Amino acid sequence: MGRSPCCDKATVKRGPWSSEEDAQLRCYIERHGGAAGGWMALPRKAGLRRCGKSCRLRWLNYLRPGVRHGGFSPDEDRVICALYAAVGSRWSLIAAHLHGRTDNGVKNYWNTRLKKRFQLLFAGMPPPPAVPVPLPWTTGLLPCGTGGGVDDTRIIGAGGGGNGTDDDMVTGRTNDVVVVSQRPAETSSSSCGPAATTELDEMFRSMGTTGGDHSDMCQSSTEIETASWYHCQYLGSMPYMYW
DNA sequence: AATCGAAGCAACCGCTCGTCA
DNA sequence: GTGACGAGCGGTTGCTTCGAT
Repeated sequence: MGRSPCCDKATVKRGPWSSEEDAQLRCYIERHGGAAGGWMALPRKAGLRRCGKSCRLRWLNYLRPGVRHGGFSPDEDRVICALYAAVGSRWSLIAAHLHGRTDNGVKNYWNTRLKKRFQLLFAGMPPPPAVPVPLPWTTGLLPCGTGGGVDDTRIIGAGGGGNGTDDDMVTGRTNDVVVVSQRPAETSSSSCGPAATTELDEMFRSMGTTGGDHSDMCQSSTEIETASWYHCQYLGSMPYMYW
């Protein structure tokens, strides 16, 4: 007993969207403030011969205001790679931290460009785990003070140009992970502490959130030791080896 | 100028999850 | 508690574009 199809493939149109269809969809959504009544009912109400799923995808990935295409910045590259190392192929989660990017766009960008660079970079290392390693600080962030020649932290994306543009939205905050990269020892002078906290404060401020008390985000060395060093290798070394 | 392969991207497919009756 | 249904997500496919030969 198979699953019933979401729509009748014989009657719905498939393939590339025409400008007329785009206009119809945009008009309907703008007029009703979204997919009123659900995506499944939208095509009929909007007079489109499309599957509801197709309409949703078209809107989210292409028509939705603010969606950006192409031209990924180095900061965005960093965030994508770091978050991929942290959470795996959870594209919607990754895209949520790149202003104006869609999960589909990030996924395509990864598959066509970044993956190759990622693989090249870690050619001599064992492959990343198929399932993300459960980290003890998943409610916080990657701890600072990890060994192996790195002894400082840096929030990925919080630095960079620092000109306050949209590209600076590429912070490391996620629903369950805040990503911090490791800085090589020779380039830093302090360990986890005020500097990192200041960056966090700045990050949360720029995002319009208080961030609350994140003093607990710097884990103890004991907790760090229990974490996967392997994971830290991926998260920690990449931004510096690569960019 | 024609052909071919690689790259990039939009769209589709099928599964899982969440909600609700 | 359970089944139906819609929404969301990630993997995959296929079309288009572009560069090399």
